[in-house]
Amino acid sequence: MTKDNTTVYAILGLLNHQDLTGYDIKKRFDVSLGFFWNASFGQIYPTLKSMEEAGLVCKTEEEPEGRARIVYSITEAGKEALQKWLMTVAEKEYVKYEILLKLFFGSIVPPEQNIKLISEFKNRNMQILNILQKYKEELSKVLHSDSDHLYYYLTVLFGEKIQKAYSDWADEAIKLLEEDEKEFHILSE
Amino acid sequence: MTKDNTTVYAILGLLNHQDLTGYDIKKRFDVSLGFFWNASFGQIYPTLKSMEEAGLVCKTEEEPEGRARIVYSITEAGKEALQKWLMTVAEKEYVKYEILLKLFFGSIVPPEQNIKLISEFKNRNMQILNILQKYKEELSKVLHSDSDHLYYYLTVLFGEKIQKAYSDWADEAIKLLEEDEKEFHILSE
DNA sequence: TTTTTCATGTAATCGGTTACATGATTAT
DNA sequence: ATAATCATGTAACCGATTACATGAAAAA
Repeated sequence: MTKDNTTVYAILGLLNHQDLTGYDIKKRFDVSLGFFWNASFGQIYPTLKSMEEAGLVCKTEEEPEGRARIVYSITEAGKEALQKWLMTVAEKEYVKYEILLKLFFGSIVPPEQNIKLISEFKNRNMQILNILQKYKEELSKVLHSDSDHLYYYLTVLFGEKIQKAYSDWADEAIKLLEEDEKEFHILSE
Repeated sequence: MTKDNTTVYAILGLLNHQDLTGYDIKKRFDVSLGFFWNASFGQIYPTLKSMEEAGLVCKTEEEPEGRARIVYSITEAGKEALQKWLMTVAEKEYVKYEILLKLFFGSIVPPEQNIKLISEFKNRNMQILNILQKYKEELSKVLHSDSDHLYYYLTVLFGEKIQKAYSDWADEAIKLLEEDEKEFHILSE
């Protein structure tokens, strides 16, 4: 079991709150951690298996009259591992922006293409900003009802700031490209 | 040869400008594309090999009296592939923020630890902001001397906006955590 | 003379996605 | 009746990193 697989700690963090099935965990990744972390079923199930082997979690197979499911719980060793991880500095953020790669080489395609690229980027991200702002509003109402809420709020605040920066940039970038296009037209008249 | 490996297009974009060795390409990734894309030697050399097999690039082995090196050039097929890729919409940006993962679970460690986490994040990113702002200044001086410069400028502008958003967030987050800490002290008196 | 930079490559491994297989339960 | 959701898992593959091996040339 690799000690430095961050997804292990993400799962531990979720299980520290409550017992969950692999399917539940996937859902949490999608809806709560989605904008800064994610994981697929093909990663979650094998990881849970190796975490169990390492003694970080234990499983309870529920087989009632209804649907069979495997519920995972965090162990004492798991709690210790999580705590220890939380006390270390965070790894450098990992980002890959295909849009910037395309823009970096943008001079060889028509400026309208690059404007289109940025517009699509903006539209997509404005939708995310909308969702984040709704989350933020809801959270600010219950900020003191639970010690976790402030921390959830901080992550949502981060998302909001970033999405706003995306939007600002997109507007400015499009403006600069449009100005450049105009100059080109004047020169070629 | 996989068609959708984005790193292939990153390399094509660089070679479209000028012939380069694998070593040169690595350097470009590190210094010019570093804050939005990257690649390791272990990825670049095998990729170049498969790109050559696919006819996207061709190599010239230079073996003068000096140091032996393999220089790669883009082919017509490579130029077409690059152009085609540039005309399609960009993939969603891929991000992984370990710091947000840690903060999301932050309620189980002392608030000072989370403040430390955010401070380290801010310091690290302020240095990057500094470098980006120097790039930006240099670029703005030569914005119209080359059709590429505006596009380079746009990517640097993006970096600047994001780094500023990081910094803003860090300040606000630390403030909120410090306020929360104070409230806790009042309650526990 | 010693260190850094230039230069190419491979092997092992990791972290992760996609597609597939299977099937029960619940909502429409 | 049908679609969506719940639920678990595997196999193939991909994109990428790390560590290793090797060695010449240039700069300190």
